[in-house]
Amino acid sequence: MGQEPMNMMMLNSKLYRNTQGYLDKALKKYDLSSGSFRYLFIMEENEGLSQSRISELIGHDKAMSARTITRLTELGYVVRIEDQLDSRAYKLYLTDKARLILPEIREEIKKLTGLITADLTEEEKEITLSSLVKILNKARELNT
Amino acid sequence: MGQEPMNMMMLNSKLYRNTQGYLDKALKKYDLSSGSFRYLFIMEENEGLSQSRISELIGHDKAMSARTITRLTELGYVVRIEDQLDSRAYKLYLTDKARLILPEIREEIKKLTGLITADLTEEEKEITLSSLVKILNKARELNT
DNA sequence: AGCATATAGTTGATTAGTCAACTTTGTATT
DNA sequence: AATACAAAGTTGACTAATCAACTATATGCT
Repeated sequence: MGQEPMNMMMLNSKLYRNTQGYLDKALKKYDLSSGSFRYLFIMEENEGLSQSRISELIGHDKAMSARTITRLTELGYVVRIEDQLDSRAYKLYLTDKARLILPEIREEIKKLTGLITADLTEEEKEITLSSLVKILNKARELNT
Repeated sequence: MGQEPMNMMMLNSKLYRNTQGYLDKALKKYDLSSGSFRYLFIMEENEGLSQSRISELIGHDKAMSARTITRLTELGYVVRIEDQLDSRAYKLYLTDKARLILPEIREEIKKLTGLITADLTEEEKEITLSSLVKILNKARELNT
């Protein structure tokens, strides 16, 4: 097997696509995807978020969030309630159907994270995680 | 600014999209993108590769490679020569136009890599890089 | 009050990428 | 030599994501 010289960004893009594909398969039985499940996690911890706020938190643009949330409501995982104080906005809430499956999904994520980091020591995991946070902060600066 | 708890995969996906967007802008003046420039790098070091071989090396499926390479030939960066020994296959070669811009592109990549890793020590960079390689190898196993 | 500007959300166009079906050609087996 | 199977490349359908344009409502300023 040949190799191209690896730098941080090539690694990142390969890793992204590999894990995304796996997650999509694992979440298919809930009709969720690697992109959509995180909305549920965030709504679980924050009742009544608006779409624009959740877009910020997830790091998607508002168009993506609108489409994802529409899909999640169609699937019965999320309800949109009109905001009494701002008639442009929705407040987002999880349904019981969503709360029921969230623990299973969390397990799937934990399982995948465990699988791909199996060859790392605890120290390597910590350093990698904190380095990625630093890198991400720099990367975000680029796009502003 | 609120934060969701970060795990490896969420970081990775955010990082992927942030760096991709930046690179796309940086490479736009060559009509290249974050996905296509790597084909040029690989062809530079490997004369006469087939599309299926380059797909393996890059980690894209052959459909993606076919489309990308078609575009690169339209742009005049790559030529497809029919393989004398296997009439199904092409052999791929860089043009002079491509060789001319490759050093500049390499600089762009180096610049971006430098920017996003600016807050890391040398040790952190090394550990992060080698950990990501380990993670990627595990992730690849998942999809086979 | 009236106007300008900002914000919430939606929609359409475009891009990167994957998967599956297909055509053509090569390889292996009998 | 015939048949079967594998491999190279293309095409079409689909998903995730972004950007830009738009509508409707809020907010701030004079």
